[in-house]
Amino acid sequence: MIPSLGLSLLKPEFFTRSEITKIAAELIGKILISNIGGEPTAGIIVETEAYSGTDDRACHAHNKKRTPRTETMFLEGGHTYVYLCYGMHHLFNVVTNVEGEPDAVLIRALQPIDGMEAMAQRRGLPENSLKISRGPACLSQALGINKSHNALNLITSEVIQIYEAPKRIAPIKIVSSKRIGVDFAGKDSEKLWRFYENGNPWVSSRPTQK
DNA sequence: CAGCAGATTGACT
DNA sequence: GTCAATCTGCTGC
Repeated sequence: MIPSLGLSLLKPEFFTRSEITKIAAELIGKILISNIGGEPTAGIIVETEAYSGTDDRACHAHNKKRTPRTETMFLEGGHTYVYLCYGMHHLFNVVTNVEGEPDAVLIRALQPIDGMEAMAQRRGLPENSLKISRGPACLSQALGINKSHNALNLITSEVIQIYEAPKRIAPIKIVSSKRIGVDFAGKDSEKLWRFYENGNPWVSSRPTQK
């Protein structure tokens, strides 16, 4: 609970549902908070991607494949899944579905709302830069997330939490597209499993995206 | 603005 | 040994 804002933590039942794309879409607008290294930071989730352990070759745990890395995705929904990509980027995901069903939602972009100074410092950018938390690797670095934050429980953790979305005067528009960087997945790369807030300047965009 | 190469490490074959 | 759910900076138009 954030008393000053009247916001509550998301409940376990939000994460343990099986509708992966529904969860990914509903996460847009929610508040992601980290409290790492004594530097609290927070942002609004504006972009996500869904990955399913069943019927999705783009997922690390496709076909329910268990490896040391993917083991985290088999946890009950509501845990974090952080892994290293391209040898230098930490990508932050939220595990969904019940234990034994390896689904996850990749958080791709945030709109910063608090702790901008700490985020700017971690990124080496000015506080007003749009690049602070636009893109999955950028957002993790801005919040201070690394592999040590893998497999945390979002419900009980003091370090990383996700809160209900605040009320909006003008409802946000959520649109979907193909996922980014998963061309290797063949026909599964065609899935419209990327969701973002339409028109939000913090949403990442790749020149080659379709 | 499009296109491309480099960075850099751990997971997997 | 190969390649990855990426980002940045440089090139050239």
